[in-house]
Amino acid sequence: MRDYRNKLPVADGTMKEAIDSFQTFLRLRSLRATDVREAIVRAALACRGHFHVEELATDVRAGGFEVSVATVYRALPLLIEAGIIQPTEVSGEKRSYEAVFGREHHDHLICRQCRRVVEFQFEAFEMLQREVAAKYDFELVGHLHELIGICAECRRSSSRQ
Amino acid sequence: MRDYRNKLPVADGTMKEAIDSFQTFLRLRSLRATDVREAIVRAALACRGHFHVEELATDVRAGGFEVSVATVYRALPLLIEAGIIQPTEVSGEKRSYEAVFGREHHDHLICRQCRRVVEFQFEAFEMLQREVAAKYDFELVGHLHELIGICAECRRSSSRQ
DNA sequence: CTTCATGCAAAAGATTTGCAAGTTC
DNA sequence: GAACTTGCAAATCTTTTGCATGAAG
Repeated sequence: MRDYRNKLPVADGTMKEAIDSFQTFLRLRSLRATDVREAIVRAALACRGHFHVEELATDVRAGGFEVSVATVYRALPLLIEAGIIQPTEVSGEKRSYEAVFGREHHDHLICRQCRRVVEFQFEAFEMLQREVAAKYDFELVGHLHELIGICAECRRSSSRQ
Repeated sequence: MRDYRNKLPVADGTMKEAIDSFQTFLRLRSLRATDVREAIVRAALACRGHFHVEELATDVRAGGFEVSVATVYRALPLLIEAGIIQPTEVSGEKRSYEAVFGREHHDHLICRQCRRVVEFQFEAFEMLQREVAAKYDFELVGHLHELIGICAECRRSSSRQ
């Protein structure tokens, strides 16, 4: 019984590009391009929004590949380094990840009550971040930016009580 | 053998205010103001920078209070809700916290290699964040903002190889 | 045919929980 | 005295690791 609500149809072109890019990454490191690793990349890219390790393993299996969690755990750092996924911490929650390959950069606005996640883009943030990094003489490689709030709906339902 | 490098002398006034504020919080919830909880608050406030649960427990003991980790774990959500501390995730690291009571708000710039943390303040970020929240009709209650980079020193040492 | 990948089960860590005994209000 | 806290140990959950076997280059 798989839940397709959080699955995303990925354009063939993008998928191929991602797999290619991942295989190149593996070759450069003298690592093996295996079916299981490819299946993990596919499953990760097909995820809409954030996913946990266990969910990723389940998705890979739903795609017809046997895989142990250990293998998924071992693959994660590779996918991250290859730029396929990114860790996305949400304070006080289980560790989660999201696909980034071929997607536009965005940050998150999270409702503390219902956990709904809104993605937003705001170039001004990026510019300011580069400024801050430059000021302290850091080479910027990434960032984690999450706004925590209470969405309109949750505000309404809690004031109703 | 306690390491004082990461300890911070806290002004008596601030400490008293924090304890008072915490006790008020407890009373409002019909929870008990115990010595152990007060000791945990004191230890947390005395921490400079980020700390892990185990370190907090050690500090409480160093202050002369016996405490089990279980109790510290049980106290953490209270300290967070009372606004004494805040969770501060660093991607791929152990969960950590930092004291916020009576301190100026800041965000973090973290070196991916040496893990050094630089705190920065930039009012422009706060303004933009309020704008984003307003745009999506969220009531903003907090945020997590970390820039990940490589500091000048680490860049120098890695280019040397 | 060498090196790397995988599954499994065990290990290691982190966090939570049930319960009996002790405290706070 | 009732309700809440605590320590302890056990239970859970997450992530890592050793080792024997199987696959990739």
